[in-house]
Amino acid sequence: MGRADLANTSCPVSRVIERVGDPWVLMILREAFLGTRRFDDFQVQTGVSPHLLSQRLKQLCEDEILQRRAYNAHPPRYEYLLTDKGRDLWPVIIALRNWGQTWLGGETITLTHKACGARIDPVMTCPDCGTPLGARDVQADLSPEFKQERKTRREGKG
Amino acid sequence: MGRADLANTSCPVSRVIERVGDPWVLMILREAFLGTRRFDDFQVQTGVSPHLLSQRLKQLCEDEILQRRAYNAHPPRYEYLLTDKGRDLWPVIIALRNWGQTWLGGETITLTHKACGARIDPVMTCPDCGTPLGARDVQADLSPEFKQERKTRREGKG
DNA sequence: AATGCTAACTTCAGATTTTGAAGCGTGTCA
DNA sequence: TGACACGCTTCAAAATCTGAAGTTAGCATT
Repeated sequence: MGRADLANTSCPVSRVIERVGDPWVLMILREAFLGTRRFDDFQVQTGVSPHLLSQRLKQLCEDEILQRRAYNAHPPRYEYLLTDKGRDLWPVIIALRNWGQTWLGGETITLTHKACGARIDPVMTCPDCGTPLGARDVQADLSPEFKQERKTRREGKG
Repeated sequence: MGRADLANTSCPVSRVIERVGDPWVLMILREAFLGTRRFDDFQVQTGVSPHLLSQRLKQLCEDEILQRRAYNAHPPRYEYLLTDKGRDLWPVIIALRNWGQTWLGGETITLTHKACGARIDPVMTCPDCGTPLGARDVQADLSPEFKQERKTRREGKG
């Protein structure tokens, strides 16, 4: 199948994975949320090679997750900023952080809710009733197309 | 630096990325949350090559995200189940789903909160005051070690 | 006017990883 | 005896990644 084909499935999760499901992309996003904007800073803080960084930043700009902007005309200098679309990936990074701190321990990133001042670990909740949510509290139903696609794959294998 | 070194940083996010920040691992997790348990089903539904699937499943078992269990002794047959640790990655997959449905459109996975019956899109909220949270509502503070590590990297580049 | 410096990349060869197809081992069922 | 299912393993070719070095554009210093 190949990784690129993930974009063409009926699954909303795989279509996202094709775009951001890459270790370096996730590292770049982490950095962006920590406030990093410049090529060399991304490079130093993530440890990615400049070649790959260049590719990934291009991709992310094409996907409108980051935006490349000149912050200086002479000499030409650019920075990479999160777009609204990119900023909306925050829950993904936070979910990773939460899991890391729960299950891997070690150093921490402390989060403070600016509005109420509390130190928090953000939680997935039901927007309707406000209850915290886990895998077992929610039922997932696939769209007919996605269901059909899965059935076809199952049958096509033999 | 290389991807394996992500495990040895002071950043809780990169340590997680080293373990689950891979497209195929994320696809395997998606499948696991959809109820898939068997090797061949993972293979067919994710499109990963059997070689890689085998590697990734091994990794995931070592990391105790999945558990390999015999469901039949003769002939020997195995299945892969989410552990508690693995099930706790649910918010990551849901965060990806949410973003996909908001920004990429297309087919959907409908989620229903079993307890209250509502169709929902789970939301990251403040456990203290119950407010929905976005990137700008929260301040992140790094542990002293992590800060120091970043400073060292910055200085070491020249 | 030559040298050095910074930032943002690009290039390239060697190493590593991934893909895709094929095959294997164990055991059941007809 | 033969066909089939499942859970993998093997291997070579293709693709990707790493790390070091180089490039470009312009400012600043000697």
